[in-house]
Parts: sequence; structure tokens; C-alpha cells
Amino acid sequence: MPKKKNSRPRRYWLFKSEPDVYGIDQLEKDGSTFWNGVRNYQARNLLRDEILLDDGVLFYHSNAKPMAVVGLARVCKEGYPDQTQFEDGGKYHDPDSDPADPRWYHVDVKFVAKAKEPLTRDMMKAEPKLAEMMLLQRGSRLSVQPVTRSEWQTVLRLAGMKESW
DNA sequence: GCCAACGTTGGC
DNA sequence: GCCAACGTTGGC
Repeated sequence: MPKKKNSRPRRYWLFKSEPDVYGIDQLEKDGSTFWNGVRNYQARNLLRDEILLDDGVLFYHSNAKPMAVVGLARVCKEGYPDQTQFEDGGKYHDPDSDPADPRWYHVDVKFVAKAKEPLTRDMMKAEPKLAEMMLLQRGSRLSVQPVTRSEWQTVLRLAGMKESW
């Protein structure tokens, strides 16, 4: 069972998405979306237990030209079961997941802002303050990952974005 | 519980 | 298109 969610200072995250599948423009148009289809336990634990209402989300385009942080979102609904795991024949169907104890969770995020210019991976790599960022580490594949407050502030500054909530 | 084989992610 | 790094699966 999910542990009790205590109130705590806002935390920061980076969500990866392939723009061909779901990009920042689509999020801007939709206003908000559920971040579904994550099938990795480490990411699941974050989505279910750690990522809370009003947390900040950097929207990153992976497998794209350019690879970049392209916008800002915020969590508008905390972890709840991803229904696509129960859709028979669906792409995200997991026949081993028990509806009484769902295996996969997701959150909803709301569009906040688009970067004035995409903050490219190359630009991020050139910034010493971001050297420790998980995104930039070799072999880092987690699609939902934590970002430190200092990294968050640096990224926002470089991308010309402001928190507006 | 180990680990080889396999599948996927995602930068290059 | 390649392939390194990871995660998962399944035989033993």
C-alpha cells in the first residue's frame, strides 16, 4: 500500500517524452494530461509515492531533434492507478496486474509554460552547475527522475522560464 | 539466488 | 543505424 503522504516542501522532477508520441505542444493544447504507460518499477514508485500535488515538472523531449527541456508543468493529481494496464489487447496491458492491487500508477500534470528557446541537451552539458544532473549521466534511462532545487533553478533561468504558481 | 539471454531505451 | 547500458525473464 502507498505510504502516508505527508506535506513537505515542493519537489522537482523531470519527465521524458518522445515528441512524436506526446510533445509539449500537445500538452499546451490539452492543458493537462495523465502521464500513462510508465512500466518501470523505479519510476512507478516515484509516481505512486513521491510525486505530490504542485510539484514542479521539467518536460524533456527525448529521442528528438533537438533533445531538450522544452517546457514546464506541475502535478495536478497525485498517483492513481493507470487504467491502461487493464485494457485487454491494449499496448500497455499487463495481464499480471491485479485490479485490487494495481501494479502501475500515474499522475496528472498541467501545462505551465513553454521554454522561450528549447534548452538543449548540449547546452545543459555545457553548464557546470548541471554536471551532476541525472539526465546527463551515462546510461540514465529513467523516464521520471528527480531534479534538485538548484538544478531546477538553473534550468529555469537558462530556458527563460518562471514558476507561475 | 544466480546469471545468460533477450528486449528496450535513448544518446550518438 | 548502431550499440552501450539497463531491466526483465526464465532455466537451473
